[in-house]
This record gives sequence, structure tokens and C-alpha cells, in this order.
Amino acid sequence: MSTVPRLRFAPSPTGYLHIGGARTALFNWLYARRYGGTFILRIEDTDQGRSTPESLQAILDALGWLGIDWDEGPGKEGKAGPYFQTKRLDTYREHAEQLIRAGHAYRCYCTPEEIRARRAAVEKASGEGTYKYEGTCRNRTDAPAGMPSVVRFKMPSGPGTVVLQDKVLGTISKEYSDLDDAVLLRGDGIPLYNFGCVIDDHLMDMTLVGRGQEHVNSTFPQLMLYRAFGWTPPEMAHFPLILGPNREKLSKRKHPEADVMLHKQTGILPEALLNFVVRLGWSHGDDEVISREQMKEWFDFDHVGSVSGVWNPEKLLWVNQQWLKQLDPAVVAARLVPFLEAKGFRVWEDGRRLARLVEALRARARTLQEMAEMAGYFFSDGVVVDEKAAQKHLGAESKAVLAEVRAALEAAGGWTASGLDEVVKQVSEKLKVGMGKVAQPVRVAVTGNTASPGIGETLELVGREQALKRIDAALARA
RNA sequence: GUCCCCGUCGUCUAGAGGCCCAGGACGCUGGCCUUUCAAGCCGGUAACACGGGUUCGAAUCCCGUCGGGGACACCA
Repeated sequence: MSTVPRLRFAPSPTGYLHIGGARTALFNWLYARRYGGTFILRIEDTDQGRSTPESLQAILDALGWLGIDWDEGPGKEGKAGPYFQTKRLDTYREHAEQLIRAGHAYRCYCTPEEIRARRAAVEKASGEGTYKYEGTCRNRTDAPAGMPSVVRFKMPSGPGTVVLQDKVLGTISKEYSDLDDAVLLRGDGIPLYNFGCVIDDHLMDMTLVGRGQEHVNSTFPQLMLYRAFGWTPPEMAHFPLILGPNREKLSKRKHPEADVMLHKQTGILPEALLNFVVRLGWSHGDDEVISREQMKEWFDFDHVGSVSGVWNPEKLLWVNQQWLKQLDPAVVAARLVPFLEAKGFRVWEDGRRLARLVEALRARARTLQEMAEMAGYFFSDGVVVDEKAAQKHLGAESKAVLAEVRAALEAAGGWTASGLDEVVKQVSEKLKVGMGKVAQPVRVAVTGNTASPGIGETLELVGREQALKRIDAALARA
């Protein structure tokens, strides 16, 4: 392989970036990165009605959050630009003309209303999706100049087959008779997807087009276009779909989890989302926790499966916790801060202390959101003690132990987890009672509940002043 | 309806004719560890859709059936 691979992701800015799109982008990006290729971001904004600048920004933001960067595209002009289809309209028009001159396309003067009516009639009789354009305008010469028209492709009418060599699905073919004269250019001169896509993929010099399986059928008319132009089509790879819990294609309408940025809000790490998503349809032996670097090193299409996969939220959560545990605590801490602030906590300035907090909570939380939820008692002034917990661990006997701990704590030299653990242990030895009898009352007094990180780290993070204050409050309870 | 793709534990998957009476992971579950809750460690649960071939031998190849999904626009 001597040519440099060129791959692209070509979203249309008609909503947020969804999971399926993110994975398509990821696969293409990984392949480009692995083989030293170029990754292009092309914006297919030809749907005037639905494309919005907000959507474009949302997609750019989501790709940025995931760490998927591009070499050519918005903000990175290159030789093959512009990268917005609406800025390439002349190009499409010229190519449509070229096709007409060559006899591979023609103007069709049927109005949308006429087509709609015919479609309705046919489908009423034979069922949905049975309508095919009849080719009425193929040889029409009586149309007055300036009459509104679209440009249609002229499908070969005899018997024949288009063959797709797909990098993941293998060989697939389609009979000419299953295709019809598709519209290339609309009445307003704006290209349809199948046309703009082919022109751009060729002109932008794509060597490989990877996209979701929902596009396999549309690649046949595209292949016909390449042939009509005399162009060599890029390699093709169609990825399995990602299905929702109801086993239908993950869609924005039915599945809120299809929104990439929703996961940022719920406290999923980009590393984890990427990890989870790359494993939907691709694998590397038994590896489960895979870093971006490893993906770039290992990814290839021969291990992309052809079976659609179901979104599994439980596993996403598990993967996320793995990343919570293996990323640098300081990095996780920085990402945790907004979640803490959202809960109204006065977040510590001390970065090291925050990192310690992450170390204490990361084995207990699966998301940043959960982490923030269980961090309340580290930031509050005083604490509300759960009644059941108090009943169990703050009885008269326990209070005597607690008083003993308080004295030892106050006398303690430093205020570090290991030292504090030692203090608690010594009290248990001195009083000849089990650690549970000592640590639990302290835990309830300091956190208000029966579950928390190790007693030493809990005390350290709560802080000396707060810890003593809360123990006093517990001791003073009736 | 027509065309296209797909079919290994509930889910994600390993598996490219003998290494598989099928391996890993999530989940569920038993135990260990333990000051709590987690985490961790050890174990268990559970699958080659079905029926025919081909072959000495099939989860792997072929055919059929059934099942699931996708596509059928002057959307992308």
C-alpha cells in the first residue's frame, strides 16, 4: 500500500452527534491514525431545512470531547476543500451537466406533486416502498427552456449487476432492475446525498469510505455513479449497527442514550465511552479495557464484525469505573469539579486533596455523577445523622468508645489517613473491642451513615476541625 | 411488500474444519478478604436458531427454514 489512506466522517448538522455517528467517526479516525493517513471532516449540510449552526457546533463539541481530531475540515482548510457541501454547489452542478452530456443523466420535469401522486397510487395498490420512477422524462425534448427540472441518473435498463466488495461484509451484489433513476440534483440545484457524497468522496480523494450498515443499499447507486464518471470507487466498509434495548437501530427519537453529550452530563468519561463503543462491533481478542493509544495501534477492519450490537448500559458503567480507577486521580478530580459545583458544594482549592477524594471514592462510584452524590459529607458543615444508623452505632456504649476516639484524635500528631487509621486501631486495642465497634460509631458520627471509604481516609478528607466537631455533635445527642 | 445484511451464553464478544462436550467480559450468583460500603481475588450460572447436506471430522463450508435488523424521498 503505497498511497496514504484518506478517510472521512461526513455528518449532517441536523442534531446532536449520536452514538452511531461517533462510532463511525471513531472507526474511520482510528484507521487513519493507525496507518498514518488523513482524517477529513466533511459537513453534509445540504438539507437546508434541518441543518443548523447549533447542530454543527454540537457535533464539533462532541468530537472534541471524545478527542477525535481531523486533519482537514472545518477550521482546517486543505487542498480538497471547501468541506461544507453548501459551498460546493457549483461543483455538483458542473458534474451533473457532465453526466447529462455523456448521456448518463437527464432532466426530469415531473413536479414533486406529480411524483407524490404516482407514488401514492402505486403504493396504495402494491404496498409501501414499491414505487419506482418510470423514466417518463428520459427522452423528453419538448420542455420549454427554463421549465423547472431535477437531474436524474439514467440507470442501465438491461440486465446487469452492481457488485460491492465490502471490507467487512464481503461481496454483495444488486440487480440493475432493483434500482431506478434516482434524483441527483434537486430543482433548486442542491445535490442529494448519493450524488454529493460520490462527487466529494472522489474529489477529496478518499481511499476508504466507512459508514454504518444502513447505507449499504445506497452504495449501489453510488457505485453506478462512479462507473458513469469513469472513476475508481474508494474501498468500502459497512459497520454493524448499534441497537437500542428494543433491538431497533439506536435513534435520537426513541433512545436518549444515543446522545453522546448526554453521557458527559451523567459523568461518563470520554475514555470510557470510546472504549465501550469501540467494542460494539470490534474486538481485539479478550481485551476489554482499551485505551485510545491501544485502539490506534490495534484497530483494523478485519476484526470488525457484521452483527449489530445492543447498547448495554450496565457494561458502560463498568467500563467507566475501570477508567475512573485507572486514570490519574488528578485528572479525574479536575473533571469531577463541575459535578461537585453543580451540587452546590464549596469545592476545595487544594488539588491534592481533591485527588485524594477521587482515590477514596473511585472504587465506590461508577460515574462522576455518583461520585459527586456520595461526596456530600466531605463538603458540608456538620452532618445530618441517619436515625437508623445512630440507633445502631451511637448507643451509650458506643458513645463511650467514641469519646475515647475523640480524645485520641485530638491528641494525634498529624492528620493523615494512615496515621488516623492507626489511632482508631490503638483505641480498639486499648479498649479490647473489635475494630467494628470503634470505626462504625466514628463513621456514623462523621459521615452520618454506615458506609464510607476507609475510616482513616474519611477522617483525613473531612478534616480535623469538622471531624472533631461532628463527633462532639454525635456525643451530645440525646 | 420488494431488496439487502445478519443469526455463539440475557448482553458485548473470542472462534477463520480438528487446539471447542466452545474461551473472555458485563449482569446475576456462592465464597474469600474486611472496621462499613465498595473494590479486589477465587468459584458458579448460561450459548454455537433449526433442518438437511459436504467431510474421517463443522460453531466454522453449502442449501433450505425460521427469526432479527436495515433500506426503499426533490432526508442524510
